[in-house]
Amino acid sequence: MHTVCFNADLCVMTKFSALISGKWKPILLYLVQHGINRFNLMHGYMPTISKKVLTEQLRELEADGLLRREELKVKAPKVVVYHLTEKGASLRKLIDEIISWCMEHMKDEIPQDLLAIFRQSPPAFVHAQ
Amino acid sequence: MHTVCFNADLCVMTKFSALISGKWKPILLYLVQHGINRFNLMHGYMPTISKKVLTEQLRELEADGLLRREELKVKAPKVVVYHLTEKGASLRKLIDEIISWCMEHMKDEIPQDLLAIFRQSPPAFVHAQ
DNA sequence: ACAATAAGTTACCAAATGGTTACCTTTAAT
DNA sequence: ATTAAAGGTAACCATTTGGTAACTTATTGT
Repeated sequence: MHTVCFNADLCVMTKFSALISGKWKPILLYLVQHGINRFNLMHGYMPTISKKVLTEQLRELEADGLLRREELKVKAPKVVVYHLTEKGASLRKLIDEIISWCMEHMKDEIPQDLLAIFRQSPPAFVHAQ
Repeated sequence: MHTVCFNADLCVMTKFSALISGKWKPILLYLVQHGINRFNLMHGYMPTISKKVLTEQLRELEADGLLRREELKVKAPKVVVYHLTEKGASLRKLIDEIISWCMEHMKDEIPQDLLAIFRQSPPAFVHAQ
C-alpha cells in the first residue's frame, strides 16, 4: 500500500522550467550575456516582442534573481542597464549542456545551418536570422 | 547597423523547455523511469491530475519521442504500458545536472527535507510527500 | 514652445493550458 | 443479466500567457 504521491508545485524540475520557460527568456539571457543589455537595444534585436511583454519577462528574470536592473542616474531620457547576477551567469554552463543534448537528440527540428554553426563552435544558444 | 534578430520559435532552448515544461511531465518521466508505467498506476501516484490531462501529457511525451506507448494484447480490461525511449532515457543525465544546479542555486525555494535527501543520495528528482 | 528619446504603463483582447464531470468500450467474473 | 476494471473521450469552463495600440514622464536639443 503506497502513500507516496507527487505534487507538481514542489517538483524541482518544475521550478527550473519556470525559470527559463517564458517565451523570450532564453533569448533575453543570451542577449544580456553578450552585452546587449538596454531596453530599447534588446527590443531592436527582437522586434516582434511587445514592450509590455519585454518588461514582464525582464521583471520576472529579475524577481528570479537571474538579472539585476540598474537605473543609471543620468537626468533624462532615463537609461536602464541589465546585468546577469552570479546566479544568472552560473546558468550558462548548464544551458550549454542542454544545447548540446538538443543538438544530438533533436536534430530533426533544428535548422541545418544552426547545426553547422554549432559544430564549428559549440554553444550556439539561439538562432540568428 | 545590425540586422540580426531573434525568433523564439527557432530557439533551441525554447524547444527544450517545450519538451519538459508541461505541468506534470517531469514527474511522469520520473515515474516511468522507476517502473511506474501504467495509466491507473501513475494516476494513483498523482491523484490530483485529471485523466484528461494525464492522457494529454502522455500523448505529448510520446509525440516528442520520449515515451513509447504499448497496448498489451490481452483481451480486457485493456492494459497499456509506457516505456522510455532511448531519447527519453538519455535525458536522465541532463536532468540530474539540472537538479544539481537547482539544489545549489535555488536552496531557498526547496524544502529542507528534500535538500537533505539530495545530499545523501544525489539525484532526487521530485518531492515525495 | 515644441519635438524627440528611453523606458516604460494602461486597457483591452486572443490563444494556450489546465481542470471538472460525466460518459464510453471491451471482456471476465458473479 | 449485471457489474467491475483499465484506459480512456467529450463537452464545457477558468486561468495564465502573450499580444496590440495608445498613452506617459522627464529632460534635452532646436
